[in-house]
Amino acid sequence: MTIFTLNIINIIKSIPAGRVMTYGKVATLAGNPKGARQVSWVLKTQTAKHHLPWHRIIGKDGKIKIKDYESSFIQRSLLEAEGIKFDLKGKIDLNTYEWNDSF
DNA sequence: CACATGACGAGGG
DNA sequence: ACCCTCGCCATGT
Repeated sequence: MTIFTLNIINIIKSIPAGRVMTYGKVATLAGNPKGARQVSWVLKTQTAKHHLPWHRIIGKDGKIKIKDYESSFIQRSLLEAEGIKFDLKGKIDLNTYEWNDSF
């Protein structure tokens, strides 16, 4: 576990309900603007152990990035349950929901 | 050390 | 807006 990875975990934990953050944003705040892929790795392998709000991480384009149909459906459901709206393209407005006030 | 993995992202056609 | 290529990073084998 590197400091970078630990930062990613803590940042994800800091995102409040009803707000989201992109992979790249998390990576940047964690110390490496180019480490977006590591964020996806953390979500995939560390969620269970650290109780991470995994559903609050989305792509830079405002869309859900999970390939697995079931999982992506669950993510959308969880976000909608927190009050987030999706447009007909399955995209959400980052200017409205992205969390920036941390760190 | 070489190679594969993953829920990325920017750039170009 | 969609598709493909390439660069990037920590891990696992």
